[in-house]
Amino acid sequence: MRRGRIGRIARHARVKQPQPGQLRFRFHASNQTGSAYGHALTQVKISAAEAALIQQVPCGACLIRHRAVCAACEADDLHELELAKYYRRFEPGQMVAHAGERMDFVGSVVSGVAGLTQTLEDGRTQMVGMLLPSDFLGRPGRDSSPYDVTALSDLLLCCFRRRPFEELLRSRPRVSARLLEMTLDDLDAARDWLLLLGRKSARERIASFLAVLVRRAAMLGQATGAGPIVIDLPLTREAIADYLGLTLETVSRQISALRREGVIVLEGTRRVIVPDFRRLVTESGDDADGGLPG
Amino acid sequence: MRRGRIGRIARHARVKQPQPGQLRFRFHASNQTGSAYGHALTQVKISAAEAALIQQVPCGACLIRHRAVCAACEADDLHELELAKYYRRFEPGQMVAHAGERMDFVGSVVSGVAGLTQTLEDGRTQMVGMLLPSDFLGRPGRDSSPYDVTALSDLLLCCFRRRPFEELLRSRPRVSARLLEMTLDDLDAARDWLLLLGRKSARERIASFLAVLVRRAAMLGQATGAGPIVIDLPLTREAIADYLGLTLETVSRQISALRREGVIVLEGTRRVIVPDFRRLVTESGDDADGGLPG
DNA sequence: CGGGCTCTTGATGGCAGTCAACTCAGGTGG
DNA sequence: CCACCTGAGTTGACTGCCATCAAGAGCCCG
Repeated sequence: MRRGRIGRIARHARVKQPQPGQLRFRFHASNQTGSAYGHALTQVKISAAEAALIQQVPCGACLIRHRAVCAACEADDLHELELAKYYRRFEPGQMVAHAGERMDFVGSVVSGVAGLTQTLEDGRTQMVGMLLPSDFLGRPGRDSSPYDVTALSDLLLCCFRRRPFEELLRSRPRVSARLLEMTLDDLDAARDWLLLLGRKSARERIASFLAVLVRRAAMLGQATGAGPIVIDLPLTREAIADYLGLTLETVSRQISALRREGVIVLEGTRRVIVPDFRRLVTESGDDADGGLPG
Repeated sequence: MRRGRIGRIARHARVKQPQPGQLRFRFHASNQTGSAYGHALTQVKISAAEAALIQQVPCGACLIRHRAVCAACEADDLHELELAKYYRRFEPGQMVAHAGERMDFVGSVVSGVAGLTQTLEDGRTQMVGMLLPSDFLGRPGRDSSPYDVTALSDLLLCCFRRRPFEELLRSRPRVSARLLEMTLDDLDAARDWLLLLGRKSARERIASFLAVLVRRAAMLGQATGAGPIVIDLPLTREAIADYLGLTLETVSRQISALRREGVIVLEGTRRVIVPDFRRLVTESGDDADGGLPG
């Protein structure tokens, strides 16, 4: 047995099922949009009245409109989507779906981060997917998720019931093609991750991870272009460790090492400043520039 | 730096481009299936005239007809496919495509094994995909492969030029849907592999790998059902190591260990007999039965 | 101030990587 | 026929990276 600890399962599990009523503050602190479904799920003492007020953004004004599956929809189709879609909101640590259990919806991440996780019997866990805004969640043609799906931060999903969505795929070839394209991209990303998990050192993994976050932030238009880049880690050290196939101690040590050597600057524990993106990429072990000129 | 050696690159590279005509004996030695494909495959030193003669099996009689992308084609469509398809054959170690270079065809593996490989600058390599019969190769909508594609054994591909195939996808929604389904399966498989590379011990990796081969052999109808299962490893120890994120020495040691303990029986160096599939699965660390009651 | 968490840092040990020698089989050429 | 070569695979000795165990720091919040 190797990597991934057993001793902390209890603690981990505790995180994943937060006490009701305990997290209210965090809602307010970091939540921008609301949703009726979020209410139904999270049940943290929001009144029905409050819940009803949660607005859905019109598709035309949606931040991920041009990156998600729905990017393939014509303006005409948007109206149809508008009627079918519904929002769901999750708190950090909350389960969106359990491995093997029924999951009869699909959706896109509007904001926040979700993680797909696999766990071995003895408790070793590996994150096998990190869904950022515009990423697609769920599998048409299958009624259960093979993975645990967890909200890693405050999470807002734009959902569709699975059956109608499958129908949409059949009737709109362009949506189907878009989903295929996105799935192929996911596959490429997963294969890059295989290289990371199979061959990279702890230090390289951390650097690669940060580089991925920087690139995604750039794609979503949160980038500064040139000069130092600032990103906020949406994950705890433990979640990062699960993603990178390391332990949280090793993650912490390597982040500290990168900080000591000036590759990154930390502001608090979650905010990372990258003075020189190229330097970071060098540390990641990849062959140089993967976009974002820095 | 960690795992994956640099010292043997030269040797590795040599293997990947074998001398023409050199491999004849091994072809004969390791080929059991007497199918038309097996035959066509084992040819070495074919003249141009011979090459032209390579017979194409009619789609209706194709062994992978019901598992590959083309499974979604109606009987009517087969005729059209028949006209567009062409076979390509590769020897073990031969490159099918180089990372980053132009690749203007897609195809299905008819027989043999192909590997997708990623390599870091310093020579560490990781196999990120193993294509067995009926698996799809290539990416519609992109004109180069991001990975090296190598024949790991004698390999027969059923190919289509990329443009016409993309047209086929547009005109036949069922084929498109089939490709989406296959891609989603690939993604799931890649995610299982992430768990393996991120969290499993060397021993568990070997056992998992063997279990995968057993299941695939069963799917392709080469399985015995109950009783001891016999599989022939289509990969060298080095290729297995590249796939499992280990070194070839570790692969060798763990295979020996499993043999010593009776989990497997070796016949020569490439043939593996599995007396008790359930035992193997236990060693793989996965939560029990993933099909094939054994 | 005390109780949880998250995160950091230190000490130690184990698994797999590294280096190296050897076996074995097939193929080649004298 | 035998010496020799080459490439695949096995095994042993040693090393090093990262997991493990442990303690403490920093922070939020009640």
